Amino acid sequence: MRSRSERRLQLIDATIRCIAQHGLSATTMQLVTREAGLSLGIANLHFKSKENLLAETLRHVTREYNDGLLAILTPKNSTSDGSLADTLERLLDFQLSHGVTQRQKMAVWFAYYGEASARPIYQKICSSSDRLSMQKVKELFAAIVNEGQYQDRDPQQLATGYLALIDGLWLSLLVAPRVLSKARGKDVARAYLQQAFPKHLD
Amino acid sequence: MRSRSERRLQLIDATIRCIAQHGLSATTMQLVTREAGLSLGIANLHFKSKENLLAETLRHVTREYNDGLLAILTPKNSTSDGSLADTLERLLDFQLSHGVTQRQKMAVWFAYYGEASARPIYQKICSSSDRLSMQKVKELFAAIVNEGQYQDRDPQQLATGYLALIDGLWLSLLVAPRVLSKARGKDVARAYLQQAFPKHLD
DNA sequence: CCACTATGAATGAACGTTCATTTATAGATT
DNA sequence: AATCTATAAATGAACGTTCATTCATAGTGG
Repeated sequence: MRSRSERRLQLIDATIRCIAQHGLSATTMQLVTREAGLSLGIANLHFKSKENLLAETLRHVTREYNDGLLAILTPKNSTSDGSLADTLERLLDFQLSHGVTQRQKMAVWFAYYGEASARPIYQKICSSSDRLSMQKVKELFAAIVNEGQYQDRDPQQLATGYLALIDGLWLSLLVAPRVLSKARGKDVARAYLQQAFPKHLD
Repeated sequence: MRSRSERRLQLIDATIRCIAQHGLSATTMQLVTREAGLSLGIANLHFKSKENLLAETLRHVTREYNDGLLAILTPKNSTSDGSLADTLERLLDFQLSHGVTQRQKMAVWFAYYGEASARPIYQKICSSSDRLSMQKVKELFAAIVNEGQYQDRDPQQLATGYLALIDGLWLSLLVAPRVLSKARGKDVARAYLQQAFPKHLD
């Protein structure tokens, strides 16, 4: 017997693996609980319904990503030397890191995005996460534009483009990993940032 | 009584509307056939199974997009003045046109992408379509790089970035249309192309 | 009259959910 | 320490529902 939070995490992890392997529409309670090595009824004990388990799984993945992003983009972080150029480099590294771009996570992410337009709860979680990324990246870009005295650059537009580029690269990595490697994906994103902020990226 | 091809198209259109409205996982044969104004058994007559109907629907949407793309990117097209700058402009217009960016189409597109990693048939159709876009856009970019004598520009990398950017913009338009309008999305894509090929875009 | 198209009730498999029952843990009592 | 009691965790068979698919029947065009 384990604590409530342990079991919840165990079930969420199993859900992630099931979605990545079988897809969202083929993910059943039986698959999830078997994958977790538990009995069928346990999921409804800890989460009240399948719908709730799926929503919590999306929240978990989203929170994990947002936490990583905030650790980099929150000004008072102490792991970097604090320069904007360094923060930019770390942002790029993070978004194309092994942890973020592993198949399991990306498969889950896009499975929910695919259903988001029909399910308000997914839409809310996804768009709320997007808004946070947008806000934080825009702030970073604005600071960089200011520091570098770059002319004719709109931080909001650059952030929109950068985040869309990252999303698109993730999609390519997921659907056609043989066509686009993670390393080349990173090169592409880096090229975008270099064009935008040449003084801040070597 | 209608011909086979008419009924097939009628059912595919209904499937598209159902996926856009209810999501892929909540799209049932009953919903589709009712949406088409037909009886339940009819779909299994014209398509042999639900799985097949869904695959054909994806093929339909994909073919429609590819045809539009090829009409622009096949050299011998007669509707443009034939200049590379004009072709580039038309490509941008097409990819962010009303027809391509309508909610229904994008919702369908990403619904299948979300399941693609778990369903080989979807993966095959999606990645095959992506490969075509990549090939054609790369050829165009290579010609532009050559014509403009641009230095230090890799057509493949630029095409990868551009197509990823478009994908990401579509995703934003789908999930958060209030945050990103079509017009602003187009501005972002245009800015990318202007940075890459300043001589070919005003 | 034959082949094709269309219908929708019927079928059985699969699903989420429930709940009576069992098992494990912690605190209280002797 | 040993035993008892209370509480929560965990199980999985059973239930009702929903779904894709089938098929007997009816309609239609050549």
